[in-house]
Amino acid sequence: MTISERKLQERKMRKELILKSAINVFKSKGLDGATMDEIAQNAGFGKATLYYYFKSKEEIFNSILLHGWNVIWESIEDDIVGDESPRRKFIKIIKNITELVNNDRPLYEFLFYAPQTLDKQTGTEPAWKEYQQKLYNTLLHLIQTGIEKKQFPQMEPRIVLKALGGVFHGMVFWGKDSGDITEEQIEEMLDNLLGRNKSE
Amino acid sequence: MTISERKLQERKMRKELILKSAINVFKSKGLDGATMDEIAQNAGFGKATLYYYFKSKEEIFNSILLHGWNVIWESIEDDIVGDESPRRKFIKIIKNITELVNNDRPLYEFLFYAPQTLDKQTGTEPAWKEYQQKLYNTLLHLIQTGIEKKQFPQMEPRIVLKALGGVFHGMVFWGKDSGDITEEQIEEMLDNLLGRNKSE
DNA sequence: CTAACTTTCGACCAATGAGTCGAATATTAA
DNA sequence: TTAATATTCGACTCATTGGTCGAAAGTTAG
Repeated sequence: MTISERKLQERKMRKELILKSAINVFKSKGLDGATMDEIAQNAGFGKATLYYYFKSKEEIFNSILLHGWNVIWESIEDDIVGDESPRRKFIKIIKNITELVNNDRPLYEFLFYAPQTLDKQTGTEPAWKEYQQKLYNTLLHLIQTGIEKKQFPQMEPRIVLKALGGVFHGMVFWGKDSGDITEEQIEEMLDNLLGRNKSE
Repeated sequence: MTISERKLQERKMRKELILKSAINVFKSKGLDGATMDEIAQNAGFGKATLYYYFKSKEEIFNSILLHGWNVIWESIEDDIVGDESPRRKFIKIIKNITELVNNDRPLYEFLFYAPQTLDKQTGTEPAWKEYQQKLYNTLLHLIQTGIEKKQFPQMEPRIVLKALGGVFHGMVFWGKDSGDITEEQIEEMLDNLLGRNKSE
């Protein structure tokens, strides 16, 4: 029993190794540009072995994104309930995501960068889009109510989100990788950008 | 003489037709995903004919980007001299670009979207990057001095630019395509987002 | 009308790369 | 030790696609 458990564990680790290698290759070459051979080599396997663990290149790709967005979503979920002000909730969410990102940069750099890269319609929408969309809608809604309460600039919510997205991206990925960003820093950043009409 | 001139004109038009078709295909499929056959078909030619007008797929791609960024750069150049305030200059630039975009949406949607899509290192940097970079640096510098004069939020210039880029993108491409945006609207938008510390 | 030139494209070539297969090699259980 | 099971991969197939070629069709000038 213990044996088969270790086996499972090892198998899982090998899958993760492949995924990790794939992220690197995808990041520099894109979905199309990446070759299974390269991913395999990167992971120290032969190409055929990848197909022992994954059904296709697309499955690898989708696994990565699904996992990433899913983790984010779950770390967020708790923040959106409760009766704090939208602005405060927003800050908590940013904080959470920042922590995640600092925990696995390659993954999230890829994650926040990849969506734009994609367009091929594979008929069925990949599962990860659902999470991505949920996150987007949540943030949008938060900002919307935040705007009503004058806690965000009086503009189209989508535009505010886009702007804040840009700020977030810059902060996290250009930050002096000195580790996590504190809530205070995020608060300060928002104050700077949005004016000092803090949480009510 | 007049004849050969018309010939030239026609040839030019055919090239532009191909370019236009290519934009559409590239936009939905990306550089890798797009096939020469599809571009050709889209333009009403056979694939081989494309090679009569262009040396390679990459040349088509680069032609598009070079032209786009170049046009933007030239429309901008005049705005950056003079002694107006950075904020005012910035507004004029945005205004100019907005007009261009409304004149040829497919091109600029592609243009503002494509850079992220690319990473293959083809050894030599494509010529269009120079213009893109020049534009970026110009805006960055503008914002930098604007920040010093307290006309922009007191943050990392790159981050401010990124945020404003997001706003711009949203405004232009989500705008109720009711045509051009006025300088007043841009001014108002900036006021909203940046606070009412207008041009000095 | 004809010779020169321009434009177009069907058919082809060669490279690439996703995905398969079966045989080999480990590993485990008994 | 051995039979079953899990893992790995070399060698292959096969479809796609960038790019080429040469022949045909269209144009133009004289």
